[in-house]
Amino acid sequence: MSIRDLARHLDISIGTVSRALNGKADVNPETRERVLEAAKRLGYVPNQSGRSLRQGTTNTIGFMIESTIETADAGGSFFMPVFEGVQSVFRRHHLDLVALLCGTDEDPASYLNRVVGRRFVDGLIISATMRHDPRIDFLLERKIPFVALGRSATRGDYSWIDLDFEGVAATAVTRLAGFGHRRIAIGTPASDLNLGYVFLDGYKRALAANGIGFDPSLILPANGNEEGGYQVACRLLAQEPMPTAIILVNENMAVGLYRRLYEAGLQPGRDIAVIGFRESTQSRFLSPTLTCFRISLRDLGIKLAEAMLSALPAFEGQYPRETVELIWPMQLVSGESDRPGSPSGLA
Amino acid sequence: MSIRDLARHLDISIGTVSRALNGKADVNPETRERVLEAAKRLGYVPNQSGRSLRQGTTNTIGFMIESTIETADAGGSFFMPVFEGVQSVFRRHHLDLVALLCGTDEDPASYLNRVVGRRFVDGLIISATMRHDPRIDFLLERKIPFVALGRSATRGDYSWIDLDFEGVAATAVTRLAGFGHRRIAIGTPASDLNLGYVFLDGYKRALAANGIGFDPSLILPANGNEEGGYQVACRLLAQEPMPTAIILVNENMAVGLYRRLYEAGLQPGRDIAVIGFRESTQSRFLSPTLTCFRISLRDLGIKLAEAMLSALPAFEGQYPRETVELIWPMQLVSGESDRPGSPSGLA
DNA sequence: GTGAAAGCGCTAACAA
DNA sequence: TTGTTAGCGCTTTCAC
Repeated sequence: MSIRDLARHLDISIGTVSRALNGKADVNPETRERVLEAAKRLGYVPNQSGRSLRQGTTNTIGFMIESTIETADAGGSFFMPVFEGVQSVFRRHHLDLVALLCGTDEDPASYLNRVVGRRFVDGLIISATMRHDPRIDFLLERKIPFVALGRSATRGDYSWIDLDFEGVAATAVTRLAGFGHRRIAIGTPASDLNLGYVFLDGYKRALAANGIGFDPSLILPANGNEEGGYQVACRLLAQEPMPTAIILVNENMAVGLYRRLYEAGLQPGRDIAVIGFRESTQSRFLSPTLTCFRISLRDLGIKLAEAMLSALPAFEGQYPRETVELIWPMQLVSGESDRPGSPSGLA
Repeated sequence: MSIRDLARHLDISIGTVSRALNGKADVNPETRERVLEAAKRLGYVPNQSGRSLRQGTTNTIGFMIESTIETADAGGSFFMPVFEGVQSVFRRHHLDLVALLCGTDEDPASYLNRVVGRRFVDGLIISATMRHDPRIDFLLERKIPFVALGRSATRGDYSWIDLDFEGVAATAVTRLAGFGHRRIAIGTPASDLNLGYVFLDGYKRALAANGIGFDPSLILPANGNEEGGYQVACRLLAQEPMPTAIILVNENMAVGLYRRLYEAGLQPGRDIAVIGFRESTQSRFLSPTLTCFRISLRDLGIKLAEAMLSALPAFEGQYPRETVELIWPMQLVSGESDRPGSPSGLA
């Protein structure tokens, strides 16, 4: 069922059918009615390849996520709500969102090259930005509209939105210092992810602001998943003297950390102060409740979508060209894990 | 940079360039070499719309996931490893996988209609099958190659792969009955998801096989997330007498259930027997350890991909046409949560 | 307000 | 072995 079939069926030219379907002004209202009715009845949907070839746009935005060891199990729970937010904006503009899954065994840069070269999407959202990220250079050079979820040391005129890692670090360190802690460890990503550097910087500055010296041995790199959190706890327990507090920069670590602490007979809040990263469905059900940071991932997705639209030439009218550089605030959710109190449930 | 530009640059015809790039036999090795070299050097990648329009295929497979309340946070951790497996197979055949995200506010059927009508993908993998699933009828009618992740009461000649819910039910019930339990509750999905029906059937049969009467009040429907698990626990606690065992059919429920039990001063394994569903990174770190079922999601993805290839006419040579109807086994992982023993950590 | 026709980038059939 | 050309489905200009 092509536009030609539809035109033949209605006994009018395919040009008129096209104009009717695309809401052009110069078409008889009666004719338009007939066309729309027939299209609906016959289930006609325009072939995207045909449209794309002609118009040079696909009306599709790609959201590239890599399924690395970091994101394989865990990342999904982060991205899904973000997608949902992105999509709620795109739908209003008849844009479709597809998740582009770069597999573990494929080079992100060459994957990107293929996707872009094929003209598969009109724009891209990239995530898991690296400190030095060749994807950014590539996209800038090819003049592909894109937005980065995450900052990078790679400079240029592009929009990015990132979580407020330094704010989290500052708030957490200051809070713990206020409770009297001096040996505050951090669990950071083991990879070259830019967020690790940003978080570390914030941590160092916050230490200084609170008059606490920096001790490199308190930095505990690990994978950003439950297993990594477990390992962080192991390394904590091995230190002499043991740090009295730990801040995590990944939401999945807390579960593993808790587990290891329990195995050692230690309780968060009583024996060691724990501040987790993002509040998640998991963390909400930990005992004792986890002190962590709240963020609306859906709203983040909405902002990402708007930044994307501002980068798309086709939407210049509705979303004026603008470079967004936004640090997304996170809000402290006070729990029982970082100070003595009345932990629930567990004896 | 189109094929025309490339041809002009090399001063040969675009037909020859096309053949060289597509590995056709009838092209001078020397010419091919020149073409490939130039294409690489100039960063030429064929425009997918042009190819698709001409060939009628897109070399892209869509994996449709709905971001419902069930999957919003939780589903990601299930799907990511599956994607990874699917992709590992597709890559060998130069197929790309895209995740098609049907938003909460969009009707899955009309979303599907749009995707299919536009000829966006050559084939589809659908998930979260409903007991009566209009998507299946639609795809069968339009003769779109597809594979369903999940069974459905909707019949027809199509491939599906599903988890072994009845096997899980049988194993869990039999195991609990062996430990002496008679009042065994189940936490099932609140929606019309087909897996709920399959699981319930298996549960009933297993009860009968173990000489236990069926009591409808032991069926506790809830959302398949942590919150749902919490609610299941609340309803358990409210029953008089309280069931002595609970089987969950969703991996995310266990965390919330544990939480509520702790709040009530009850411990899995000691005060109530708990069998979770899928072993996950979360569940692995619960205390006491959760008795649950292991599955390789990556292998599941590989099988899905192979079933998809068997449904694609273009791959008839390598993957003969075949209808796969496969129930994927899950393997019991014995933990401390379903019987008295030596629970770790918690007093 | 409508029809005719060009052409987006590509592949495949055919001609040379 | 290579060049030429038709045409995939669509939108858009240009006549009418």
